[in-house]
Amino acid sequence: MSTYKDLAELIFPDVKKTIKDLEKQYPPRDLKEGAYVTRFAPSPTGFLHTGSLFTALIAYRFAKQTGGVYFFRLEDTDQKREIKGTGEDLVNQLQVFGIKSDEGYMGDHEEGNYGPYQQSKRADIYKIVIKELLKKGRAYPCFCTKEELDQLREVQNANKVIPGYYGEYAKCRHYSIDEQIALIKEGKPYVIRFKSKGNHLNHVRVHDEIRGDMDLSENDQDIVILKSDGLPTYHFAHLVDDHFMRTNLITRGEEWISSLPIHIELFDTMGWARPKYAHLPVIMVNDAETNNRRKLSKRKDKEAATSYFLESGYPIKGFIEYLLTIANSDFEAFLLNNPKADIDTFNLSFEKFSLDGALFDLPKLNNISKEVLANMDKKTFTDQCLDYAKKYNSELYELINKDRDYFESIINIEREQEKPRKDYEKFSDVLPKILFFYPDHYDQLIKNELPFNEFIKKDVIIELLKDMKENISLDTDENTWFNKMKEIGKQHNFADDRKEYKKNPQAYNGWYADAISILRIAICASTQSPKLYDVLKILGLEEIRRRIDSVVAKLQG
RNA sequence: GGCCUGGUGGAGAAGCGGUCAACUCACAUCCCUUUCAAGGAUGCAUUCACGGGUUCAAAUCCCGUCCAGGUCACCA
Repeated sequence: MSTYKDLAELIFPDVKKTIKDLEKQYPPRDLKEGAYVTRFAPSPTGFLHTGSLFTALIAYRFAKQTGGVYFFRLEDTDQKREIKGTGEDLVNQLQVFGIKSDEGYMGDHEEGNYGPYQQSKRADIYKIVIKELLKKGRAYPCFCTKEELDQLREVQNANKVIPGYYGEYAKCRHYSIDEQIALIKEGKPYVIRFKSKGNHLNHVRVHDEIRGDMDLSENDQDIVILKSDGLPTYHFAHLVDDHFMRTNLITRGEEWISSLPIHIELFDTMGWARPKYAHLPVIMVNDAETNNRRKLSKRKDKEAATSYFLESGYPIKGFIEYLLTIANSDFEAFLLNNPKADIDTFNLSFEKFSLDGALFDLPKLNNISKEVLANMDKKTFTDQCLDYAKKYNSELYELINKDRDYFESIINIEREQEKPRKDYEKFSDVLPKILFFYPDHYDQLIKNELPFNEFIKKDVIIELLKDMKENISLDTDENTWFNKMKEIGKQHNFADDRKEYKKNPQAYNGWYADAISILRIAICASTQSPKLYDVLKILGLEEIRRRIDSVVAKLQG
């Protein structure tokens, strides 16, 4: 008669270390009461998903605000789905959004005393734990093939019983140790399953930090913990890694709620303290076809990739603020009440999390982003705009670099004041709006049809512009300048009083707004611009006269 | 289908048994204005998915129904 120990030795003859050794190697962290150890643990299967960034952000902030530790762990146990290089990308992209790990997998190296932080490098650790489970008779080898498992599921479905590998259906669980040993010696491939003692008719009460107490059915599935490739499944890796990395707050998407009973049973049978759990709502989007909400989809939604927001030129702070708005409903109020405050001083709370996933709302993001851009000082704005342009907009990049001071004076119009101008939603809006400031581009722009009011005679426009050219002065303050323009307009029969004009429009060529508009079009090649006075100041008298001449020539030509 | 989790205006939401259901965004109208971006004012849920109960009183408590999402892998 063989024993569990014999089985364990047969399967893992080389494993000499024990759980005790691991406990010594990875001691509890010396942190102050209430400090959270959190982690972000993605699989290297693609770009950084917006939902992942959200999850990472929450984990990061809870660690930071409690004086804890936030680390990055790479869950690369699924070799089939892995895409080379994406692990490193994930780390870098997170950093772009300001999420920097205290320890963990860093892309090209690792930092910290609780590693390795790459699951594929932790095989030995998992085996130590499994060997002890084997010895205790709480794990066993399963020789069932994929086909057998499929068939089992079919039968179960047909008989309307709960599908899965459990109880009487767990064929390999009922082999004697000798039978198991014989099969292994035969060379039959196998996985290791956990032997559950649960009964799904019983309930476990589990506390979720966000959702409160949940009553869930006990797990009774003999889940596989070690795959045939020698790597653990998620459930087992979560148990071992988060225990020995001393994670005490698990933040993850709500799709994990249904496997919570498995994790609970695992922690309980090991006699390890259960970590706290916070299951986060998932960011949703409205599906145009079904008109139902669904998770942001990698394939269907451009907003699913965080890179989309970078390419579009959203400022990082704006994007993060939007995410925090979704996370905690009182964040917006905080922003409103403390417009100057550093957003890092805002503390996330579990109570303020909403339970169902927010619909991704681009208009809201735009609004927040616009606010953020408007409130940046010119230096910050220029730095970040340059960052953006360097990667995504070479024309803009060259323009800024050619003369940074000039660029700064342009984007500084009506900036750095109580109610700053809000005309940029994202950095990609900048180029088209400032192009006309640059003489070369201006010359290109006026080759197009200029949008003068068609009811005003060409001759009137020409004469007005000539007069303005001769008499314009920028030495005065805005008010004086403006009155002067009005006066010039009046001499060309543009009413200097709105009401007067409204009473008898036929008697005039237009009113002063029309006159100013003609100047604006001549200078900016557009009916719209920031404050004309500021624009003129930046361009300087010489350039203004040159522009007027060009336009007059064009009109006469 | 079983089991879990949700459901307050177009979106995010506050509210946790007691006057008109906060606030932000969007939208609409008006005002202001040399254009635009803004700014100011007002409007936008006669009602909190629906039906029933409990109560003097319910968005708030209870029951049922419906709807939506999640999950039932050697994926995470």
